[in-house]
Amino acid sequence: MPELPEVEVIRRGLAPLIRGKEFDRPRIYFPGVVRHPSPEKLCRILPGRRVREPARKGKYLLLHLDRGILVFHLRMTGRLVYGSGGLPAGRHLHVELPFTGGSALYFSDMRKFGGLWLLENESEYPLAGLHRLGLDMLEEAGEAQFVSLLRERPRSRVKPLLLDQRFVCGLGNIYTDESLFRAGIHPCRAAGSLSAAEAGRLYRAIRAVLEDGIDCGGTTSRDYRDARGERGSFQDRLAVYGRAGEKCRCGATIARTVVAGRGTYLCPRCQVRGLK
DNA sequence: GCTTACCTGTCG
DNA sequence: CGACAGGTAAGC
Repeated sequence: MPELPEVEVIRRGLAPLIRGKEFDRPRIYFPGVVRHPSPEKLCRILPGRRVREPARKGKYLLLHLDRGILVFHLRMTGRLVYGSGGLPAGRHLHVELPFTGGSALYFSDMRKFGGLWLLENESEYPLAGLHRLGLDMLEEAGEAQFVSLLRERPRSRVKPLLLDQRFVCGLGNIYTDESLFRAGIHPCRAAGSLSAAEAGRLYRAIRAVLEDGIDCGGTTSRDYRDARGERGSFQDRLAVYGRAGEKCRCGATIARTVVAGRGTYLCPRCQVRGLK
């Protein structure tokens, strides 16, 4: 999906477009993506509520309303696009959330993995799985905190750990591989085997990669679009992800393996597997 | 840990 | 046709 940078770009793009706007009655074309409350109840209780401010935690987008929180998760192929000139063409439009005045938010998702929730307050976070999230890698996790979290999971391999949203949140497959490459760390290293210097380097690499991703408007490998339907450009800056067979800067050939059940790209020379 | 499942599409 | 795709939950 959209990982942290893509969701953040959507959040930033959406904020000036929808702040203060009042929802009208939703139109639901595929009820399965409305996770809570029931689609019927959502249609009944959303109208009249106003957007206060869009926020983000990990890969979740949270629209804080004057009453309640409208939460989105885009998973792999979800899109959340704002439109004011009628319906943007697309075969996989599942929910249309009109504002009074004619503009609307359009939620579409080819693979139907994504979803949305209307929560009345933070006590309902568990309904959306929001209670399980670890510290957000951009907003919450500091370097010392991150390093000490790694120390609590010495036996875990570092890539699966970074992908675990309960450990820290926001990283997905692309930005994890890019971060590990920048830090020069093999994805299968045990967290406990990282030196203090390596752990600090990893933290700073993650932050830098996420910020670069945001600055580029996110990564559009295929489906991702921002709040206005535009593509990102970080795909042009990826050092290893999706580049198996190409040359690394060091001259070695970028490899693809499988770690944690995910396609994993790395430079076998820059990212040496640690002993043990 | 791993595999499978969810769903639709693209690529070789 | 099979392999794979930005994510995650569930079941060994």
